[in-house]
Amino acid sequence: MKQEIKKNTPLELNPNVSVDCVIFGFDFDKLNVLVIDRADGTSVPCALPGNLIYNNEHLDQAAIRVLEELTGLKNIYLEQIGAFGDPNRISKASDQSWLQKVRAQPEARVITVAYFSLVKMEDYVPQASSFAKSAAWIPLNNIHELAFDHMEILAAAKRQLKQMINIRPIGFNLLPEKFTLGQLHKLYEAILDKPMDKRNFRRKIQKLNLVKSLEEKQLGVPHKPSQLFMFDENNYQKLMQTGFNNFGF
Amino acid sequence: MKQEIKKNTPLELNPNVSVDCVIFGFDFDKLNVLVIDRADGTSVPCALPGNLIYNNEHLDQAAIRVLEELTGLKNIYLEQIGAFGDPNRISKASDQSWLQKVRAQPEARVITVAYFSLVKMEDYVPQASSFAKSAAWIPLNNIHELAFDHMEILAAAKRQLKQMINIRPIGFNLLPEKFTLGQLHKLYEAILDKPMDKRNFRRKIQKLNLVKSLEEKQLGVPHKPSQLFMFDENNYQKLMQTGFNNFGF
DNA sequence: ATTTGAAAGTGTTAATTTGACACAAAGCAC
DNA sequence: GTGCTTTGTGTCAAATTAACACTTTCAAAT
Repeated sequence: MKQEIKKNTPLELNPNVSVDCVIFGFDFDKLNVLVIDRADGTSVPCALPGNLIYNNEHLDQAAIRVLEELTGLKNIYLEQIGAFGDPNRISKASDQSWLQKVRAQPEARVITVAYFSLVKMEDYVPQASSFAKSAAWIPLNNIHELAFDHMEILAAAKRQLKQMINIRPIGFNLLPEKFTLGQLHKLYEAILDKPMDKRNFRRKIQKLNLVKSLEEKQLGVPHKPSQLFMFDENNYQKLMQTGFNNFGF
Repeated sequence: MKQEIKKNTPLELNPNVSVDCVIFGFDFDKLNVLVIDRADGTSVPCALPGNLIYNNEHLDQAAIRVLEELTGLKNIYLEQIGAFGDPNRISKASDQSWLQKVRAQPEARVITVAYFSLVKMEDYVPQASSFAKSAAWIPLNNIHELAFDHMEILAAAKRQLKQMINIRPIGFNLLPEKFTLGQLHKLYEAILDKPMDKRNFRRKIQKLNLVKSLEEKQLGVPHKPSQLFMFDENNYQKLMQTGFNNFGF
């Protein structure tokens, strides 16, 4: 485990620190997560997009870079979840043999720093990159096995998302620019994982003044078309400046 | 820092990952933080207790160990704040020259994982260890300079403490077993950094059933003696089991 | 043309919670 | 006993929450 650490060398991977990203998307019905397939013929569980950092790179920057390299997603705002540092977090046989192939020092002890983000699924149609075989959206509730300790990371991401949405109305990142209150309602139910009364939800969300109604309705839906709404960035900024911090339900 | 605990793998420091601890205490008036003095004759700013991790050690465990080595505090429950990974987080000249003395590879890039905890000040009377010159309680509001990026870490710890107390009644960790409602009240004001109405505070805290009144009063105070209270662990557990999650003010 | 299915949209009421506010009681020190 | 300091207590108006059901509008199927 000897290392030649040269700080000024530009692109040198740090063998001890990686980043992993939990990217949530919403398909108007349930939450999905972006995972990459490490398949190599044998069946090996999927993983969260992640990789080692460079030595001269900010952690946050590394997460952005790695995410782009593995999925093509650019300029995503990532929020840190935390560090995962069990010395045995890479102990499954399938993980170790996979690492043999892709890493210079597969035996090094790696701690990982996890990030999460919320993206509009419409903005991203998965497409393979050079490194991973493919990235794909998988419904959160169908994910039962992942590489390394990624199930743990995913659980932490869910917890944090649930908590965060009561503090900042981050949910809007998961919806297209124009959305209906019904979609927003379903999103909150998906994140908080509990049913919520429709009328009470609407009343509350409208009183916050975070959405502005457009002069436009849904088209082509086989039922009464909904009014369309947009997130009101201006009012959000104003609210935050007054120290407001409870968007909770 | 002299331990002969050898497992199969020899104890080897990981040059790239450290842990730092923010330990809060409450002196019935304001919050304090435990810092270690790195003084070496020249004047060098204090630091949070922290050090490199061992390669075969869980991050959480490393934080517990380092805290004990540097301050003597044992068996403290530490909660993770997050990872700090600016590649230039160790750029001040005073920090670098200090590292020359205490580290084998002072030029390595180090990311740090920060933890925080709340302790009863009565439980801990600072006493020097072999490594640091001394550890001391410093009023939070008097801390204006720290080594490395420790001011940033401290700010994050404050934010997290403020947030956390609305989700779990962690404040009780900062008080002695028996305390008065006045003390608890002051604690909340210190953490949330805002004045709170006395009667409303008492009403709310009592309705939560988290404190049970003892048949005992303060002695020797030069004013009307207060009823003493204890944290009601039982009711807390019950509340948590029903999924309760709002202890907020 | 009519029916059907599916989601949108809408208001009231009772219960609970919040915020604002002021004064008497109890102990110690002098 | 006077003065100082902190404890301890209740009410009311305003705001917020939770519970609850039916009509409207469209497309698709018949």
